[in-house]
Amino acid sequence: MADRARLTRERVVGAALRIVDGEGLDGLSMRRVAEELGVETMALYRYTPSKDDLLDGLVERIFIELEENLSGTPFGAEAVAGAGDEDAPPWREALVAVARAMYRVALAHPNVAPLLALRPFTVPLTRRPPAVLRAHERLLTRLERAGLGERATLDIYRAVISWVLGYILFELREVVDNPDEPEPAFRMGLHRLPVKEFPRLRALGPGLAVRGGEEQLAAGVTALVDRFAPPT
Amino acid sequence: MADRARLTRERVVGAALRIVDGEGLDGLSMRRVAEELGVETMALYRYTPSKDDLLDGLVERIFIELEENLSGTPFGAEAVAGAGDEDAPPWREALVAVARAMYRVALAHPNVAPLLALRPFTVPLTRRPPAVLRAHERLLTRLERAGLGERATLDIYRAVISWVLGYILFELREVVDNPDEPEPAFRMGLHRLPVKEFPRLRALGPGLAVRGGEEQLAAGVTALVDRFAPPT
DNA sequence: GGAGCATCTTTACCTCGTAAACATGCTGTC
DNA sequence: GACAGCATGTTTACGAGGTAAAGATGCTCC
Repeated sequence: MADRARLTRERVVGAALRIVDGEGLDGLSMRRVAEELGVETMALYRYTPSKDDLLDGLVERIFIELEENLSGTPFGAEAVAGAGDEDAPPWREALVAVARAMYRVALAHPNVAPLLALRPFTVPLTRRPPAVLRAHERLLTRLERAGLGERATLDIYRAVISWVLGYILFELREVVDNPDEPEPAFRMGLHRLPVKEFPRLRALGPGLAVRGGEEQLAAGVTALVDRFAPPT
Repeated sequence: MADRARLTRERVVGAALRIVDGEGLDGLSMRRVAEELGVETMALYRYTPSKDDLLDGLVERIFIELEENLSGTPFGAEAVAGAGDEDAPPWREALVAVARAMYRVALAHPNVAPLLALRPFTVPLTRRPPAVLRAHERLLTRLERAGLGERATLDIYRAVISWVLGYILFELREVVDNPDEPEPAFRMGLHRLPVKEFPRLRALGPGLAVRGGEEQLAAGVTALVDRFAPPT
């Protein structure tokens, strides 16, 4: 990991991301990041004012990956940036596409996902990383372009973000109790649940461990949008 | 805070909850809890094996409050526990009622809410606190009682939990940048956003800080349920 | 060639979680 | 009533982690 190349914020965040991806959030410490870069701990502080800031750097990375995933598609930022083209894709499709992309990016970095939920508790909206703000701005722009009123815009904005976030968190929740066990039910530790008290949990068993996947996510987005969009 | 009464797990968790409610999650340390109870730090370890366990204790408290909120109403556990009564309330109403109750309880302890999202990443499903498992069991029971197939049961289970969780997190995200500022826009720090880059965020401004409230939460639940329930 | 700055290192402090050994007083037994 | 044994809380101590402050080192530009 020692690299004679100069330190940069990118490299620091990159090292942090590698560590979190590989060892989980608990494995992330300033000392560990420094080691990964072959540098003394305090050197990092020239590129990030604090560990909290570094965490935001991780979140930003996720959103940058999101942008990369969408750019080039008809749902990328350009489609928004370009003046009010009439040939912009239908906004519902765009919302679904963004939700799907977010899902993929988050599942690609499952250990970072908790931060998507956590950081907003600490960091006020207007202080969130630029890439995050850009995502919000794009979403709002699309809704406004669609001719939705302010009320509907805010409702759908809230609904879509809530749904995507909650869905991702739910998909990533831990269900494996004993990783060495091949039998799904034992693997989940279902035998630990008293049958008397938890018959359904046991009956549904491994079905609880199955992911919903992108399709269900998409279905939810459209259901919510249809509910909160005005009944044109 | 020194209290000559004997220590118990309830008292330890209770003290932790007071601290988190009052000072935030960051204010919670084993030493601080001990101080709150007028006791030495290590005394706590006779009642909780670790701080992580204590965090789960906080989550459990939330779910116990949830149960208290619902008990007595037609949506409480009894309605589920009683054998297949035909007079059980319509299951959709029950889901909405549970969602609303969860919302109220979570907003009553905003500082604990992050744990609702976080703990499941660490604690495997079958090791979650009993009150949490009971909530899952009740939900699954209701869906099964409604005659939904396994597939629909799992889909709705996932959808409702995801939505409620995501919605709560979204409602509780920080939007205040400068608490001392009375003017809403400045209070949010909107002036910090470049107009060129973030016109919508600025235009919608304080509308972004407005809560969706219980009604929107309920609307989302029904929208999702209708979408994922079979088209009877 | 030397002043001055950017970059990284050294030291050190404080907070935390928690292991291990210890003190203390109550319980129940004979 | 004395004492063994245990439950309850305390003392001490270690190691990990975030980060402040001052120091070393070498490159840039006059």
